[in-house]
Amino acid sequence: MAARRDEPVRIRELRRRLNEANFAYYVENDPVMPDSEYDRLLRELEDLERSHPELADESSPTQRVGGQPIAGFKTVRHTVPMQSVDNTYSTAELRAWHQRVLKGLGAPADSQAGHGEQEADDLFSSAKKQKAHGDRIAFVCDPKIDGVAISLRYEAGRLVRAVTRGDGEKGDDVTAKARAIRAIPLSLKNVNDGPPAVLEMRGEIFMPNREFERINAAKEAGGEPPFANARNATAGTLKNLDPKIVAERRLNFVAHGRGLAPGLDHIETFSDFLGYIRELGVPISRDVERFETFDEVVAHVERFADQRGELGYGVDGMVIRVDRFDQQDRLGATSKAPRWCIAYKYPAEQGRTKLVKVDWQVGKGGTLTPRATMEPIFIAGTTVQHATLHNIEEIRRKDIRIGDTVIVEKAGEIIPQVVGAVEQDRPKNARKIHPPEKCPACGGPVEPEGPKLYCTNPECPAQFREKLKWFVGRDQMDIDGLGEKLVDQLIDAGLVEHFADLFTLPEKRDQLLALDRMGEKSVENLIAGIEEARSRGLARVLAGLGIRHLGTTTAKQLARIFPDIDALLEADVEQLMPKALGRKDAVRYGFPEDPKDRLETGLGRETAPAVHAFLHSPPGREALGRLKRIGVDLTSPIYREASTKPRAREDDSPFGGKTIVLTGTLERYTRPELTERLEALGAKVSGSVSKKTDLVIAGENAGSKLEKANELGIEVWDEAKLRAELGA
DNA sequence: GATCCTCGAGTTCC
DNA sequence: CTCGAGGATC
Repeated sequence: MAARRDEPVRIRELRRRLNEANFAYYVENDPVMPDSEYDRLLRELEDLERSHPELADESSPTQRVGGQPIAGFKTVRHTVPMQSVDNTYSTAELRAWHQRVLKGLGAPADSQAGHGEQEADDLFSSAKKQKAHGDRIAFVCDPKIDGVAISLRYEAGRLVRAVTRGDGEKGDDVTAKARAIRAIPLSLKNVNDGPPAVLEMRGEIFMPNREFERINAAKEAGGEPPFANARNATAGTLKNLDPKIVAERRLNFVAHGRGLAPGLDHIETFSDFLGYIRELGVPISRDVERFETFDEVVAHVERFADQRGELGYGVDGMVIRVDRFDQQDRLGATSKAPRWCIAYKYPAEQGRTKLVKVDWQVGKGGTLTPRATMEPIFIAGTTVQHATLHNIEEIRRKDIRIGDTVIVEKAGEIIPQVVGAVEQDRPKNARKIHPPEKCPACGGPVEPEGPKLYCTNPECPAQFREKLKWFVGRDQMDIDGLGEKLVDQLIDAGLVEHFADLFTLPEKRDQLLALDRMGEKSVENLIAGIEEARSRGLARVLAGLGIRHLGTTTAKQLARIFPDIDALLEADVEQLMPKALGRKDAVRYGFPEDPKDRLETGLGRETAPAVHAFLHSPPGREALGRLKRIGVDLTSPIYREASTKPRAREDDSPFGGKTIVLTGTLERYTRPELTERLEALGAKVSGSVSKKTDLVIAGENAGSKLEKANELGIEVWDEAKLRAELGA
């Protein structure tokens, strides 16, 4: 049949027309066919492809909803971390950022106090200054769409992977869902020499307002709870395991950033990059604009505030970037966000409601924080009932009283904040808020410290409850299957009185099964999670204990200096803070004179005493002792690795496996140098002398440690003996 | 002593 | 996510 021979041609034509329709709709914002027509063509293509399996192509428009729903999510590491962007909330802050950019690029500051006639014409003067410097700085403005950030990877022009931002390092693999979104091209268009071998881009998946309303209407009609806002609806849709549902809900996408993009060195600016990917058929925002001067940027940002309501999708700010990539590279990034990029956030939505009561919450460190309960109010997509009032000074400054009508807004569109009270509306019976005289949880003594209040009872049960929740948390021991609710249950059931008790739970299956909502499966998970947490290592345990000033990062630093908890316990305060020591003290403790040469890490003068005090306090000693006895790993893996390699030499080195303490001033070595060297020979260098010490190396002016070594009958070498043994 | 950066702490909702 | 304060740097 003649028609049959033409079918392959028709398939190619249909694919082309459908792709063009998507391009016209999403990239050019100029639809060429109605949805009904699109669906009709798509069905025709499906039929034809069924009878021609030999022409299958994973980039065909029919392959957007591929195969069966996948189970769960795979976590994937980003090839280039997805950093977040710093926020500003006023044009003054925006200009301050501009100044930092100018400074960072070595351009002259754009001072307000201009010179005579230049002052009259800002545009002229800044342009002239930049020109004079030969280093113009142009900016690109892009509306900040309120959606879900995503990273797309194309290989040889084909979409191979889509990953959510996640924590910036790792995200969820949502490739199947991204394929179901028509705005995301499955294959890039051919331009010039064809698409690059690898191209990664970042963008935003979002839901237009009309679609959001349509879905919510349908949900409500079906008796289901509606989504709170368009962003939640987007995130919820992407979490849905069935790509068909994703396809039904018309999500949209625009690209707004570059990921891994090798071989594109000829593209020197962000605006050119956007132009390039648009040619490849990738949608970008139609509101992207480039400006040569910062005054134009500010004017644009202000002007756009009025337009954002009419866009048909949620925009909560404007992202401003330095256009040239070489300038971006020169500016670099802080650990959190790039310095060449800033977001201006439009003012938060506000609302008024009545303050019903104020409770004082006990934090994990004993802080007492006033927490407001208000009559529920709907702001920026969610119903708000609670907000923190921070501390008593804040309450006085804003003069907030119970019964007041208060103004509430969401900081960064997320966390509710009480801005202030409406004084005219104050009822006669409004009551002042008083700080508690006793801890509301344990009745213990309350002490102020600065504007904050603390419950000083070390055994306050509420404090322990919070500490335990912290201990099991993700950045600490990361115990899978143990959330806040379960912590409450465990404490209420009397199953856990100390951190260490968690590790006895695997032996208490029956009692776990007796808990509310705990079945076989949950208990299995919990036990597996606990067993896994045993070997998290020193840093996470330290961070988990909830010691004041000691968080994740500082705990890691400590674990880098000390191989295990015993070494840490043996150190005195000064040894914890090599960098903060004065010259004299540094020399006394055997550190190099110049702080720069001292250990990279270490605590400061506030943190070191706090940590030291905790470690040697009765509760601290007890907690650590119990953890150790129950078999929790209190060593640092970095050290284990570092000291296993050179182990080969252990046997022929007099230092192998020995625990060595250095004291006094050595002539030929700095302490870190010697520590490193001895460790390389398989020794463990520890901070102070105990009966576990094998050898003490004493320099000039050795003090108490030498005395103690003599007391305990430990071998002591002087520097000459050390040099002889080291063969140097 | 001042300034900039980083880290810790507290916090809401679903 | 933001704030405040600790810590580093000049």
